[in-house]
Parts: sequence; C-alpha cells; structure tokens
Amino acid sequence: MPELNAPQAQAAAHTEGPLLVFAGAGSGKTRVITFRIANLLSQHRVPPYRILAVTFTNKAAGELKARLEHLAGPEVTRDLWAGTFHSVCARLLRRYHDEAGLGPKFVIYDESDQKAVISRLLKERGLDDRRMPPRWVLSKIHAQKREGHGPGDLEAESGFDAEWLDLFRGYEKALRSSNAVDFEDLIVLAMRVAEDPNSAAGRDLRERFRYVLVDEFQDTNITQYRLVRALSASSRNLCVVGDDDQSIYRWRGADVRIIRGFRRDFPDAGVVKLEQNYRSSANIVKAALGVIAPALEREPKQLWTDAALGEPVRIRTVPNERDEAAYIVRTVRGELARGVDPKSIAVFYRVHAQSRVIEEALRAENVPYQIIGGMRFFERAEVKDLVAYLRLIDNPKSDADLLRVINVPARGIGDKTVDLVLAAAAERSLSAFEALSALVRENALSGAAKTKLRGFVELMQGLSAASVGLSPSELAGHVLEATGYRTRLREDDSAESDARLENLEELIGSIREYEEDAAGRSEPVSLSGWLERVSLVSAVDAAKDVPSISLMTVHAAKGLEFTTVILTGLEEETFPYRGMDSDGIDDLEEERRLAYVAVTRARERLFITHAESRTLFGRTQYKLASRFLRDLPDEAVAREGVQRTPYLPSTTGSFDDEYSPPPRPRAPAWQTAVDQARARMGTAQPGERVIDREAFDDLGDSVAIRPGDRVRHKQFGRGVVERVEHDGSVTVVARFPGHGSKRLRAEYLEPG
DNA sequence: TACAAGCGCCTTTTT
DNA sequence: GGCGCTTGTA
Repeated sequence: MPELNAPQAQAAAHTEGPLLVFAGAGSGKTRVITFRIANLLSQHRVPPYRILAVTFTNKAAGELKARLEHLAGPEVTRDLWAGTFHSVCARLLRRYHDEAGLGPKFVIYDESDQKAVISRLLKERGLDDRRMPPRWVLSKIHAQKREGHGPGDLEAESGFDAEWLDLFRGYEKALRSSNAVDFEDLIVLAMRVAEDPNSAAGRDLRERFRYVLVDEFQDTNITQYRLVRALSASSRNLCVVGDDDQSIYRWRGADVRIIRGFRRDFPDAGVVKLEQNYRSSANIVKAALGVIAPALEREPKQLWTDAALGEPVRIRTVPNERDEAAYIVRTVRGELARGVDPKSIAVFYRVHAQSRVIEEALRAENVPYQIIGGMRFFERAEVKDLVAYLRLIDNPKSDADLLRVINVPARGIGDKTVDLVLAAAAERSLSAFEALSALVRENALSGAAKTKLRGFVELMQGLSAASVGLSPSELAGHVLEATGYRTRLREDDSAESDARLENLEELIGSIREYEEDAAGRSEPVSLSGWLERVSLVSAVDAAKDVPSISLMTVHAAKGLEFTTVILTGLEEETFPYRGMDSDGIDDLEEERRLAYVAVTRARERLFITHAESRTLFGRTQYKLASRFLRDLPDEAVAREGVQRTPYLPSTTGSFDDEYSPPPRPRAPAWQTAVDQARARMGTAQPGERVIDREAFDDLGDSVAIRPGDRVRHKQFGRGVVERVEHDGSVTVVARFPGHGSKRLRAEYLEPG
C-alpha cells in the first residue's frame, strides 16, 4: 500500500471535530479522502451508513466506493452515503417527502421542463416572452432559491419586479402541484427539513451522520453549506476538502468565501494544506503557478513538485479555428503514435460551440473521440418523449410531462382542447391529468375532444396498470407499442426515423443496464429509481469507457487528469470568455481560476492553441491572444508559429481596462526580418521552439489583417483596409463607401 | 390538423 | 451556425 506524506496522513487521521483541507491541484486529495474513510470504517468501527461523503460527480462517488470496497470489503460500501449534493438530497427527500411537502414519487424537472413551466405562466398572464425571457425569469428565480429565499421572503423587500415576483410564486405553485422539484429545491427542501428545530425528521437528520465529508468544497453554495452544517450539527465532524484557486462555479451560486471563511465559522477547525503536486511535470506546474499568481485573492499556499521538468508547454499560434482543428488532429496523432492511451488524451475548450470544428476534423481523419457533455442524449426529442411517458406513469400529476405527450404521437388533441383542460385544472386547483380525468368522467365535453381525451385517459390507465407487473425496461417497450410511437416511426422510413428508433432502443438498453447494476448491488429496482438517476447524471457520469480521446469544456474537466491535454482557444473574449453580461473583476478572476484548472489537468504534455481569427456563433472575429498566455513563465513554454497577434500586457483587472502597448522589442536597424520575428515571439530558449516554414512566409506583416483586405463592420458595412497600426491593440483605418475613412479596432471588423 | 419551409433568434460554464 | 418557433399551405 502506498505511503501517505505527512500532511496527507494528518488529514486522514484527524477524525474528531471540524477539519479544513486545502488540497492543491494534483496533491493526492482523492487518496486522502479514501484513506480517511477507510480509517473511520476499520479503525474507528464507524458503521458505513453513518458516514456521508459528498462528491462533485456521481462517477467520483462510484470510484470512491470501488476503492473502499478494495480496502474494506463490499458490505461496507453498500451502506455508505456517497454522491453529489443533488443525488444525496434526492435520496433524503424520498425518505422525508412528507416533511418536505412532496409526494413520494416527485419528479425532477430539468431546464427545459422549467422553461416550459415559465412559458406557460407567461402565456396565462398575457406577458410578452420577449420582454420577460423565460431564461431571465428562471435565472433570477434560481439565484433567489440558491440563497434560500422563497417568493414569500421577498414580498416585504422592495426592488423586486412585481411581475417577476408573481411568476416566481406561480412557478413554485406549479411545481408543487405537479409534484415536481427543480435542482435548487432538492437542496433547499432537504436543508429546511434538516434545519427544522422542532420536527422529528429534523432531529433525525441532524443525528443521522457521525461523519460528513464534502469534496470540492470551494464550489459549494450557501444552501449546500447550511445543509451540511445541519447534517453535522450533532457530531461536528465536518471535513471539507477543496482549493479556492479552483473555484469555478460562482455563476451558479458557489461562493469561494465559504471555504475562505470556514475557520471563522469553526474556530476550532483543524487546517491541513496539501501542497505537493504529484500529478504533473515541473514545467506544467510552473505554467499553472504563472496563471494563478496574478489572482487577487488567494489563501496563502505554495504548490510545488519535485518532478522532472519534462517537456515545455507548447503554445501554438494558428490562423483560424480550422487550422487549430488540423493542428489538434496532428498532435493527437503524434501522441497516439508515441503510445499514449487515447483515454489519456483530452481536448478542452471554453464553450461547447468550439467543439464542432474539432469534431469534424477528427471524424474526417478517423480519430475516435467522444464528447463529454454538450448536446446530450437525453435532450433528444424522442428520448424526452419516452421519458415523459414514463414520468407521467410514475407521477400523473406532472403537468410538464402531460403537456409534452398528450398529442405525441399525434392523436387529434389540439391546442384548443389542451387550453380547455388547463383552464379546468386552474379553476379546480388540480393537476392537468386530474382535471382531464374529471372532465372525461363528468362527460363535460363535446364531440371529437370527448372521444380523443377519453382515449388518452384510457391509454394512461392501461399503461399505469401494466407498470405494476413490468420492469422499467419492459414498461418502456410496452409504452412504445401501446402509444403507437414505434409504429409511427417504423411507417415513416426516413433515415431520421431510423435514427430515432435506434435512440429509443439505446434508451431501453440503458434502463436495462440500470436494472442489472442495481440488482448487482442488491438495491431495489424501480421506475422512480431510474428516473431519478437520469435526472441527475452529470456530463462526466455519462462518459463511455471506450478507447477514444475526450473532448470537453474546462468545467467538465474539473477533477480529472490526462497524460496529454490540448487546451484550445486561448484568445481574449473566448478564454477569458466574455459574455453579454460578464464584466468586472470577479468574472475575470473566475476565468483565471478556470484556466488554472485547465492547465493542472495535464500530467506530461500540455499543448495550448490560440487563433488569430475565429468564427464562433456564426461570426468571424479577429482575436487578440489571451492575457493568460502572457502569464506563462517563458522558461516553461515553447512558442510555435509566428505570433502575430499582440498580447495584452495587463493581465489583471477587469475586462474593460485599457489595453496598453505591449513591451515592443526595440529592434536595431540592422536586424533582419527574421530576427524581428524571433523577438516578437518572446524569449523562449533557443532550440525549445519550433518555427515552421509557412509561418515565415509572410514576414513583415505582424498582423493577420493588412491594407487592401476587404472587411465588414456592423455599422458601416463593407469597406477596404487602408492602413494597419498595431501598438497594443490592432487599429485599422478603413474606407467605407458612404462613410469615409474610419479608425476602428480590428476586433470589431470581420473579413468581408 | 399536419407537415414543410422559412424566419428570426440566441449564443457560457451545469446539477 | 443551429435551433425552435411561427407561418403558410395541403
């Protein structure tokens, strides 16, 4: 068994009272957690069901259990509580559903279900969804719920839009009447039960766990924190593990201040810092330290390594995203050729939209890859349809599911009939299916609507009856038959329908997998169990164990490691990403931490690319190199290709800080163009950089845009470049017919 | 009522 | 560039 170093052993052995572990990237955190729990089980004889370990993905929980099984035996891991905040809460709420005001078979609404609820409410109220976009309404609702606020708490306060508040109220009501919860509810409802000083359930929950451990604690939000504080209230054995430098979920309510302030809340907390990195080569660690060093607020700590230098981090300048994709393919090929396992190779990007070009290139060259996350299997229409039927069987109150399938496949129940049903539901304070059944029972309808609706009620009753004797996968197959869904797709023999049928078969296959998996662990197999699981799978959980390289966002890469990492799109506005409302120092700080996470995933080789122009979301823009590239220490990197886009010299501060001129190499007059190019490339060690032929072909121009180029501008339309200036930012003087000559920043121009 | 084409929209990161 | 939605037509 491998030894633990001193701080690791300290963290594993400190079992009484609160403990805060700062675990630097690659510092062996997972081993510490595993040893700590193994220690509790075998040395301290703690029953496994009294230990709760909150992990960031369900996969991490599964791996933890597998390792513990290896160390302590299978009987132990079965009863251990390990999972994400959301899955642990779902499990608790199944048990305490009454106290939380839920039925036993509540469903979890995903983002599209939630949006459908809001859209419905907007329609009911006659509000314009362009003035009140569902996205915006929802994000405001979630922000409040994450703080633990309900609509009732906000009424007294001013400053809340009355229409929005009314939507918030309606949204909560709609979810409860559908016996549905959203992701925030899982946390908040569990928290409320656990914090309740008077209920038996509250006392029970606060007594239940002797040891509570939270991994990736830097990404915990306030309600999650309150929940684990309540769950560890009686024992005070709360151990939190995290790294403030890797906090990347501020946008969904995570608050780094919680980990930074832990010692304030628990003055007697033990504190351990794991600072030795065992994962990466010294050059990669140096690069990571360079990226994170300018961060404004950090817990004092110093990541170090005694690993060999290894290869330099390679920074590659490419003309555009297609060349970037070609470079990625070449690099992956090279890595495979030197014997790297494809599963140990990953390509990272900041936003999913960047993946398409890379995918196309990989596919064209027959390099096996898989996308982690992105447009997910469960978002496909046919898959959602079948899942909606299954959820409706499990929980007939779920309006979102009823509305989805009531006319799928088409059975002649149109919008008017649906509106009639919804009006009746609103009037009687019933769910849509209850109202629908009542209307049918009372014979309150006329003509076609009557027969069609009766047919639907009978169909659902039949399915519900069938569900009793069938396993979830058998039931899924039966649904496809009984609803005519399968027949409908078979009759239409287009390629698209075939693909849909295949997807549905895959879905049924995945239900079967769940059944086998649960049976193997002697867990009860139920439709509710499977539905809960599919609602809470993370991107990484869904990854297949196949010999392929992985493509993913940097967020999805958190907690993972790879021999070779290709980090793409290191350009201003792409990474650091600048969205419509990103602004200010906090967003930029989080982008920096995100870059730190990306760099620290690599064990042996890290390749970083940046493009001089990029087409994203259908718009082509000239790009400045990312400020983060400037923070990489020269001695750890090798810059490849002529770097023609200037770096931003100021790496800290907000997005809007003025671009000041970069330190321009003052070349003596006698220097040749080649020397100037070398000077522009920075101070990499001779021999460490690779300069390719093609990159030298257009020496003399130091930017990708030059006089004579045709360009397009949002306001001025098409024009021709007259002059290019590049002192810091790239400024272009261009003549636009009808507007004359204009001085413009290059990033506001597109090639035209 | 159902389908197809066409338009306009948006466009981070995720449980 | 893709998606969902609306519109128009059979």
